[in-house]
Amino acid sequence: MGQGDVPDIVVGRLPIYLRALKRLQADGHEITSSHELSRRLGISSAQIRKDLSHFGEFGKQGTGYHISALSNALEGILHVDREWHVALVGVGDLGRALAHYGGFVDRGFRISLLFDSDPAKIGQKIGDLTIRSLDDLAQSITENGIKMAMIATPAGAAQEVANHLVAAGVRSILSYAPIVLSIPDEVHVQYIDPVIHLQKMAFYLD
Amino acid sequence: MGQGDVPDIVVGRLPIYLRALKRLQADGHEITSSHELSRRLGISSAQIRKDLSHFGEFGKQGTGYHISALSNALEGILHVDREWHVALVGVGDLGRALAHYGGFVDRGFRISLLFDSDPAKIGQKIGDLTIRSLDDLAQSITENGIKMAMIATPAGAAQEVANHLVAAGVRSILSYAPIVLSIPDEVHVQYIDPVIHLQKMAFYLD
DNA sequence: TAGATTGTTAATCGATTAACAATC
DNA sequence: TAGATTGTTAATCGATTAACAATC
Repeated sequence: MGQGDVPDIVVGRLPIYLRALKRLQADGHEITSSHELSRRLGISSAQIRKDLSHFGEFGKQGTGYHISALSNALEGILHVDREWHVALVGVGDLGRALAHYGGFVDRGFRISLLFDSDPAKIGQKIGDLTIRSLDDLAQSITENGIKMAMIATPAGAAQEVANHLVAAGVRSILSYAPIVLSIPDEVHVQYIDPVIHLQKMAFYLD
Repeated sequence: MGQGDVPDIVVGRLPIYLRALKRLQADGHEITSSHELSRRLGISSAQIRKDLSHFGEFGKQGTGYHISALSNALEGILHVDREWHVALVGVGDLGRALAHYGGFVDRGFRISLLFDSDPAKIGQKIGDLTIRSLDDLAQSITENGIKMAMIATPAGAAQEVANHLVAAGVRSILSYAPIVLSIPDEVHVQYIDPVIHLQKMAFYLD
């Protein structure tokens, strides 16, 4: 039930389960089963049950799972039953798209700080938020107690930005820069690079 | 050396190796080793050697790997020693960012068709490309022999778009919509949903 | 030669699946 | 009750790692 004994790969599937449950709920379902989830997600029902069993017993024999109860439980386990404030560094095309994206808030996250190195952008507003200088990064992040950040800078700037983020107390980084970052072990990093996905699929083509 | 006998998880690491090699090359290196790659990528040297051994022998005992030779070999294995034309469906903020992104071309991909359902957008240009109606999707994709597509539509439209893409002959889809798509087994799908990554990392926070 | 590193084998480790008693 | 589905165990499957002979 703790964190240390749950395999990372299991943790990685929990958000997938949560997303599916939210969707079922939005579609008006109240009850589901490991078999129904299996069909929808392409993950075996045994695996779904085993994954959940790391955290407790959420179902009822013969019936399945009450969607809202399981959904709430997963939100608690994932710590997304609150709102995490997230800093976004790099307000180019991608950063702008992320800043405008409406899909963060109802899933536990809110972008609340924007940074860019371009003097022409500093001071500009996107929605409620003003783009700040990288010089203010450490102070703003510390003051706001921010623990999560997204990097949407060019690859060449990403490592230095990551260093500053970590120094300022950020403990989780989602990076869109196509490089592997050097980061202390206790800081979590995840990467999004669409080309990696395209190249993987190209292997199977032709 | 074929495709059927190589584990999917191994294929998934090849683009990571390729990206690291390109970077080493850009930094002026000519030779590397499984140990150096291991240090940079956080993947064990034994695993790197084992992964590569599925496809041939690329190194030299005592020396390591000639970067450009291994890089070329991986490009061939991944089929990115050519340019894949990719269709992009959904030209909102994210689609626009993808259309402007310069990082596709030198890694084997070119967005060459844009589609959107919004009549106000149809006919607009982004760079060289004109945004087309979804009504033209089947014909354009078939005519251009396009095999890969990216979906950057709202979640509600993604499944129907995917159906049309598959019907038109697309065999690999990279979807940014936060839903699992129902797709025939022979079509490859990959997903990018930043919230999934953030939620996974939130588990370890607090 | 001495040192380094590969490719590969065998051992270990961990994840997935099948099966089923419990029970709603 | 009969049917369905859970949670869990044990078996299977697959991936990672350690170790080393080969050799540059």
